Amino acid sequence: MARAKKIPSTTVSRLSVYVRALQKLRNEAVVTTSSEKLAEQVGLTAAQIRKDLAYFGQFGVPGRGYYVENLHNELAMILGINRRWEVALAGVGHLGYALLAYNGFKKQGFDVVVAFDKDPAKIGQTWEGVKIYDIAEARHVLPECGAEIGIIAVPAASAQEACDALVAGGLKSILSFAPGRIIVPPDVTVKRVELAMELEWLSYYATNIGERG
Amino acid sequence: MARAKKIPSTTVSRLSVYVRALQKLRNEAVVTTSSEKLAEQVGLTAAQIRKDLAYFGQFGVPGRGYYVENLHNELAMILGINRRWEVALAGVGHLGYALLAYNGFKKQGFDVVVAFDKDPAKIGQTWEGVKIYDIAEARHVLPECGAEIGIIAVPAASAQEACDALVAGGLKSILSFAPGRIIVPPDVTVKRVELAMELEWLSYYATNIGERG
DNA sequence: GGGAATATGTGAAAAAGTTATCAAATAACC
DNA sequence: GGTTATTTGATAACTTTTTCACATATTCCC
Repeated sequence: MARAKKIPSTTVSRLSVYVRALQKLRNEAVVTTSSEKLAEQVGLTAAQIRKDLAYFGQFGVPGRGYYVENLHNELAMILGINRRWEVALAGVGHLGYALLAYNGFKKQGFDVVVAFDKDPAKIGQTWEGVKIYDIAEARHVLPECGAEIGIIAVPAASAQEACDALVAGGLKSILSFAPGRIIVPPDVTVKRVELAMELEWLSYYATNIGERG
Repeated sequence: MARAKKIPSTTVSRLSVYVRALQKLRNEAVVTTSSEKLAEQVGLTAAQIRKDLAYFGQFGVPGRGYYVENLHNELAMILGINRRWEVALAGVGHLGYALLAYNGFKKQGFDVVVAFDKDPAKIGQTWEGVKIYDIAEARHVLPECGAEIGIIAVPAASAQEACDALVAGGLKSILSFAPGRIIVPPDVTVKRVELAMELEWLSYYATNIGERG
């Protein structure tokens, strides 16, 4: 992989959007598409799409466009989703359970294979086919189960502790639903999703009508 | 509100971060802080924070910094979160139920007051104190219950239908957890959170180690 | 009250990201 | 096989966002 330039994080996010759009086209047995049509489909500009793809190589055919299946495969490979990922879940409260049972993850190749919690009443149980361990055991359990991605769905107050446990177990990629900053070693990537924050964003635009471009 | 310039969406998102940080400081009875200290706390640069605040006015005291409580109140007012918001939820599956039971929303002043679903087995029931109506009834139910923000937690295939129903009920601000684009009238704001997409982002960085700035 | 220290707010510079433009490449058609 | 119509990929122009740097304002202390 001889890519030199660093890729904007916004481009990576849009890659997911393209993959989703291409999946849809493939299901509809569409063979080719174009940056113009894709742009229309996902609500971006054609130039944006071509620019994004250009970071990674040349996938199109001038005069013709892109072969749906080919481009889908290429992008899936770039994103690293042409495989199955095993996921560890920390926190089996309401949100954690919802994530455990969420079909959208499995459909995209992300499989929760192990869960952790602090609650003795939950430890040892099996939910949705996933066994729940004591979070304190993560450092021992994780290396044996192959999970590479962690999801933190514990209350903010326990988030750092949960994260430390996952990192101690060897995870380097973590998706956190807990509000607030989490400190991790430099080789660990944390992506945060703060649900209340998304609502606050809406609140802002609802309060200040018309401020949006 | 005599703001002329339009505010970057990234700035609005960071406002939420600042509010959260200030809440924490307030709980710790800290009276003043500075852009430098806040920056350290949230993991941004001091200049960034000052620039963000500058869009909205002058809140600091040169030589002293910011009064925690004052700045918190100002930002909460700007974000429109110095009040209670009533929220309508579409889709009471696993994810929907988790959101219904999620404390983080209520703590920040977002209260789910009504829910909708298509499943006859759920319609008419009351979960977590919230009554579930037929989504088809949204246009009649919503105007009576005062909800201003909608959350879509239905499968992708029903997302457009659910959104249409919420919009028909008068909602202008919608948070969608469904993958894919949703078409709405221009005066309706949709914020999307795609959980699988966040994992794909992690997958990318896990696959292409060291590509991150 | 005056002087030193501190931290803001802002304008200018730099960096990053997006959009527009166009030459080059390919396909479709006659 | 040559001509026309498409559509890419790349470069350039533009816009937005972030960082830098410093004059200005305020506090604190003597």
